[in-house]
Amino acid sequence: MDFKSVEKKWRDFWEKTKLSSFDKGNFDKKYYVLEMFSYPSGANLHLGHWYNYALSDSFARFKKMQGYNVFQPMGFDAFGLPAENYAIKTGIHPEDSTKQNIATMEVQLKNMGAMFDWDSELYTCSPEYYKWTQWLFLQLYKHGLAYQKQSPVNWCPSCNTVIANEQVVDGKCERCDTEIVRKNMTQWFLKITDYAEELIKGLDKLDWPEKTKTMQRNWIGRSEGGEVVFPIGDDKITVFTTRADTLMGVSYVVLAPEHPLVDSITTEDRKQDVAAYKLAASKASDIDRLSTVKEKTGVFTGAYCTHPITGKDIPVWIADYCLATYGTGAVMGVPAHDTRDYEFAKKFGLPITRVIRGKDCEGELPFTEHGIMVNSGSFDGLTTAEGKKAVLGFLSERGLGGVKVNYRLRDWSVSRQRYWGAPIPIIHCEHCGAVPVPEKDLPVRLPYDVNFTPDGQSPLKKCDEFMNTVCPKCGRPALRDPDTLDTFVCSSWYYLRYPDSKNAERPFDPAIINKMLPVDKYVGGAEHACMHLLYSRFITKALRDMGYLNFDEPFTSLVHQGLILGSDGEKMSKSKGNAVNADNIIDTYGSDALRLYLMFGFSFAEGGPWNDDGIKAISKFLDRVERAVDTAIANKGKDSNAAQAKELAYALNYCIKKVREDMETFSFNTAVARIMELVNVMYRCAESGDAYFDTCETLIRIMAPLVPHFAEELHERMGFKPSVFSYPYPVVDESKLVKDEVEIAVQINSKMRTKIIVPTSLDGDELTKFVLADGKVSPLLEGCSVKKVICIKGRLVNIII
RNA sequence: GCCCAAGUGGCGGAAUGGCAGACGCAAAGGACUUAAAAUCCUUCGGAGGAAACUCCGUGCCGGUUCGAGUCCGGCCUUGGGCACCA
Repeated sequence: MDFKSVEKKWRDFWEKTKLSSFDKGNFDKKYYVLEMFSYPSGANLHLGHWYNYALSDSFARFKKMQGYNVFQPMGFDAFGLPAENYAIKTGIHPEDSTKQNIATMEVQLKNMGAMFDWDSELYTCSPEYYKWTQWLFLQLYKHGLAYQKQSPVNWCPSCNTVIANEQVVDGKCERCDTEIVRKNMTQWFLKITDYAEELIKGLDKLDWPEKTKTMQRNWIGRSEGGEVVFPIGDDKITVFTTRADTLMGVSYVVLAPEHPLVDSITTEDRKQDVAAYKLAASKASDIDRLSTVKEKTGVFTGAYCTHPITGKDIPVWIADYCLATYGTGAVMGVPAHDTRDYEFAKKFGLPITRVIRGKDCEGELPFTEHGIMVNSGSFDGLTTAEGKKAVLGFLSERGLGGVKVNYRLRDWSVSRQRYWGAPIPIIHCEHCGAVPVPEKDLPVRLPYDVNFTPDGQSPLKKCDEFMNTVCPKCGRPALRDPDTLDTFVCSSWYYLRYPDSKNAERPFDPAIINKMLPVDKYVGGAEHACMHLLYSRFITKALRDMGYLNFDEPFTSLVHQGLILGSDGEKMSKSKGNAVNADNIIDTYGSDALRLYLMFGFSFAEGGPWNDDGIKAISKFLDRVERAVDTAIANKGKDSNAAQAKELAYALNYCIKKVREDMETFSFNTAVARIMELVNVMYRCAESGDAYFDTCETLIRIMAPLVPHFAEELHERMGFKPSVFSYPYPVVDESKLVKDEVEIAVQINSKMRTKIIVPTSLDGDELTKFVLADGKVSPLLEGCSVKKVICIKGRLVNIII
């Protein structure tokens, strides 16, 4: 088949007949299939795009043939760091390079032959889109979900700029090799933590991979415990603990080096050591700081706080194993019952007091299991569970603590000191403070002529034209916020924009999206498990609470695609020279062959190494199907061979049943295997006249979503009116799958001995009798007494002797 | 380091706790052909055996079970994430 002209022919046909457009007047059987939109990076689509988009498209076409009104939009996540870095390097403006990249990718995506609804396309970098990203930020602000606070950033003292984590290599700046320090800056945060509880609870009802849900649960990190207050002068140190029952064993308190109290409590003679330690800590990453193998470090502040129960003096230390971002940024040190505290106390010679013992024996220190309280005065004898309640109850009565649930989840930092993003729609006025830009003034446009070479300031800060404005409240001169929004903000709501993407009046029409959403099937990489996917859930819930939506979750069902590696098993990259060019493949084998190979050669969620022989084989398989179609045309009108017709009917219906199940779960590789099995049977039954033709007709419809151009062509060649996608997806006839006999395995003492054929109808005692009397089985049992027989219908019989 | 996965023939990969290796590639043999390609057919985890068949085998070590690739505990290796790459 001349796939080049065939593919062009059918793409034109689909475009003319509007195959991929969504019927906006009909939500009854809507099906919203969404693939994570892509970043317009390089020039060409790579195999990863094909793997995600083409295979999801096959799923979408499968849904369409099942009678769904399918909505499958496409767009670009167009703001971000790479375009800006590219601009710093080459001088090409991010807007220009991004637009160029988008134009290239659009052409290629259109040539993919996917059912994308191009009328709904969006780019996050267009003012028509980011206007509403800014609107979203303002709504969050108005509802108390956006606030400013000081927060550390990676700072390169040589480039004089903020550096992304990705650009920090071994604690040094990727560009100039200077050691990175952390520096506090005032930044905007979104209060995702307000939704921590609901974000955990909501996971239960989602059809998402279990591992993704587990990752989100752990990321949010709910832990039940309590707060304990250690007074210090007129101030107080509050710690969070999950082991209040060990409170009587506290021998020191540790503050994070960044804790706000550190400077005020440090005694004169300790100031130098503390300052040096703080500097060192500012250079270590959280990952290093939390390492459990690294030797513990810390310094004494010279200060003492008061134990809330005993009133004794407790030394206050700072140590980098305590993070400012977790809990209260302070921990109580109980060396006898916590591994890290134990190491710390050993190293610095702090007292280690046992206050918990095991139920049956004392237990070696550090004893981190639950047990019975000892050395704890009136609490002695209580179990860990009872002790936690009692201690926190005691503290609560005295205003020194109480029960508390803590989350590991932190608020979402959204300020970026960069150019290529959506400007934060806030005006800073000397008199009125941070004032939101009035909605009528949106979008706050990103200026084109900006110097974005790094020199210590946000690029926008150097653009007077942008910065200088008037305060919307008091009318006096004021400055705009010089930062842009994290691109994750742009991508946290794009799925809401698609169904009504040209709406100039509002971000979305609730009447439409309440019917279109949630997304029925969302497909994208697992690397987004804890960020994009969590942010989107948060934004959906926040908008719901503001009254803009009536659903709780954006993505009902989620599937991750794996990664396609180079044929050497390594990640594809230009520098490794193992990248496979999708264009060359399509040119040689056609886009349908590429799709089918990507389906067949990998487990969708796993991905794997590319193999040139694999696509050759698939290409040959398509030729084999084409020959079967020609055989079918030759067979038409001839009498059927009854035996072959029966075999074909069984094979066909088995195939329909399995392919339907497999397509539903994105098990494309096994779906294709079942189709190959059917084709193999057809080759054995090539002389069966009309039965062969009918089987082949159905085969082509089964295959249509997987190889759309190829199937349209053969479907037409067989004499059917296009489009094949206007036909319903084949339905299984269960009656053709009923068999009288089945082969089962016979085990003796759980070892495979033989296989026998038994009537399908037999079960339980009847089956046991049948098997024991079988001519092949009975000789194996001679002289043995049967103790027990385990029957698994249709599978095996295990005889225990 | 922490969280989450994965590890099955020469290779890609299949297997609701129930016949390990479906389907395919590669390889070998055969048919067709002057020949090659294409196509069609057969074999194809390892060891032993003429064969029937037997034994071993799903990263490693243990456990649960009549039965474990699958469940549990402990390791090893690889991959993803760790909050400013998206």
